[in-house]
Amino acid sequence: MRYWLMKSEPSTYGIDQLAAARRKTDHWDGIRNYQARNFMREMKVGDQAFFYHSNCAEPGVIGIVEIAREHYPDFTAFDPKSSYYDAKSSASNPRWYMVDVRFVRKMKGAILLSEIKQNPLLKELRLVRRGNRLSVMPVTAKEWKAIIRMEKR
DNA sequence: GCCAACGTTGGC
DNA sequence: GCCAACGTTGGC
Repeated sequence: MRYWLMKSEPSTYGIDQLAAARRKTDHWDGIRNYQARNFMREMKVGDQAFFYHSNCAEPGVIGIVEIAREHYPDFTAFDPKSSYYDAKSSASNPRWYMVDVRFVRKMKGAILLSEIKQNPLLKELRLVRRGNRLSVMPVTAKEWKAIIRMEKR
């Protein structure tokens, strides 16, 4: 079982939308970065991931999700009307993939990026490494525990 | 809204 | 294969 961190802009898709989805499960579409895509292809059912709110007033880890379905073609790439459309991706030769995630729980309070940056145990977390804009990234078991321990009581 | 740090594209 | 131009991400 592996751990991950997945970013989403709450104005586009926040954790409450996932919690309200049918079976609390939804597909994670729109990944258009090869490194992020490759990480998604490594995900297995049952892996856990932090749901991270990015590009907002208080960026941070807002909850936990689990992988409910392993990677399959991102169909939004086939839809010319989608903002995620990519003419170079086709059903017969897909370039982009998505996974399904299931809502597990929200944190008692967001674990803010500003707090994560101050934790010496999280110095190596890709999220806080210089210039890292990956929207899907692996998290080690130690980092996972360190973030969980920062949860408010 | 600004802008640094990237990733991608395309001419050559 | 190089690299300038451009687009995007995302914190602030």
